[in-house]
Amino acid sequence: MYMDRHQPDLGAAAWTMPARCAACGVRMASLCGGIPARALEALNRIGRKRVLRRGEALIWQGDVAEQVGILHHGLVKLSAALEDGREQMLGLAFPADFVGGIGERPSSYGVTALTETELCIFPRGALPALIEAHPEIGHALLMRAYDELDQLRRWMLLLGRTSAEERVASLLRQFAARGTCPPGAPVSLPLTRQQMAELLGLTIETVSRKLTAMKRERVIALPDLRSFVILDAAALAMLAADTP
Amino acid sequence: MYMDRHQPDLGAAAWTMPARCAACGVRMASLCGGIPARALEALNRIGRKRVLRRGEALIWQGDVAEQVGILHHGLVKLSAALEDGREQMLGLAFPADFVGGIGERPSSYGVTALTETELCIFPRGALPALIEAHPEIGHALLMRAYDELDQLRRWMLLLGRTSAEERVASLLRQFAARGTCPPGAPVSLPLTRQQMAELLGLTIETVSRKLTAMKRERVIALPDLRSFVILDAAALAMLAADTP
DNA sequence: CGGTAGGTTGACTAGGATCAACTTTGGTGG
DNA sequence: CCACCAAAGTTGATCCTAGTCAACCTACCG
Repeated sequence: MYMDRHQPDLGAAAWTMPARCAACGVRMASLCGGIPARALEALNRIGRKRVLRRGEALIWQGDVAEQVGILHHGLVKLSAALEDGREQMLGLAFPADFVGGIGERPSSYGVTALTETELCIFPRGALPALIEAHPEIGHALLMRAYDELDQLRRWMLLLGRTSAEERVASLLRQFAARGTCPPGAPVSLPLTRQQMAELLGLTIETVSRKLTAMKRERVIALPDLRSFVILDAAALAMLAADTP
Repeated sequence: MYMDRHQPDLGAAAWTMPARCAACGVRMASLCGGIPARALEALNRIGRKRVLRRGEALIWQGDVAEQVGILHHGLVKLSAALEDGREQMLGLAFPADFVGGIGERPSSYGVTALTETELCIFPRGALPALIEAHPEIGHALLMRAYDELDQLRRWMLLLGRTSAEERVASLLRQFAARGTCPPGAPVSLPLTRQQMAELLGLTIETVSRKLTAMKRERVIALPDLRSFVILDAAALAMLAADTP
């Protein structure tokens, strides 16, 4: 998938894009897309590829993360748990997303692969110097951090003030909006019922019941466990109470 | 409170700290504390003081914010509402906190003063150039953004997975931790019951009932409506289920 | 004094959790 | 190919927490 990072750059000039970055499918959508070649090269120098198996963690809640990463393939969850085991998913990271923080504090959440996942990882400790040398990287991180704040705030409104039905409808709409698919086509649902429940602050039974109810009302169809079809987009939007 | 910004700087040398910044009570705790004098001066040049009356908004949900600010005195809330009026507070900003984003997107939340509030405001549009000229400002914003992400994630766990009692106990503990007060002393409670409910994703009645229950159990005392005393810190910690 | 905003308390309700049984799906090895 | 098994999902009955609705209290202000 990647070319060997030790392969000599064609031409070795200061501004040549690293070969594996040139081959990277998510480069333009990620952090790496908005930075000049110099900065990209610096990033490439300290980054390496890593594969996480399903269920494997990149960052543990309570530990000081030593790695940050940019997702290539797969899906990871950010989640926090209470000591008695109750767990709340805090968000998902999709390809091109950046995961991890900069500070030295123990992470208040864990990062775990939900599917086989491939990412570019970087040692967290190298970031401050990197940002100082290449302010564009800092700027790109800042923009992403504000985007993430925005998403989290929207999700808090959902968790604090909406009904189970609104939450489920809202989640389906978000998945539908993410994959740019023709209306009426099946949308892939990369989460199990349990994972949807964790994300929505509900139980698995409630998620299942609400999905069944929407199916019964002909708002959606459930061709199999890992996809759904929107039959009545207007009704779904109504159920979601305008939480996009 | 501030000196007139048009007053000539004593000496006008490039590195003199602006007079009103020297007099600023929250400078060291805020964004402005971690940046070199050059950057501080640049900030000072575009900033001005603003007072918000109780209930007055700095940023409206749905509008593109034209101002960002650093709090001096007072208390503001960040909150988002659904179209039917349900409202969820997303956080509070205390003196020294930075409010506002950088992007041009319409704000997904509003910023409103809960008390008479004084802040330094800056035109949002000036930030990108400012950050480019003074990367330290960008870095300081980045650190603050990650701190805020952390806070929000902790709050999401609260909203998604904890009981009303745990939420109320957790809030009281946070207020107690904020003001460095001797144990046993009354802690100021700057929110009305309604505002606590908005913040905790509960109703005013539930908040009132839980407070009364804790008072009945001699965990706290409620000398008046705007303060409380922790009588049994261990019991309160227990009730908060280790959500600090 | 009366009015109002904020707060408390009680009775009742409903939405979602819990507990339990059962079904479907998908993978593995004989 | 099928039998078997574990994991995931569904459905039903019941319970309980927090929401709703309503009455009432209290402090403060003109």
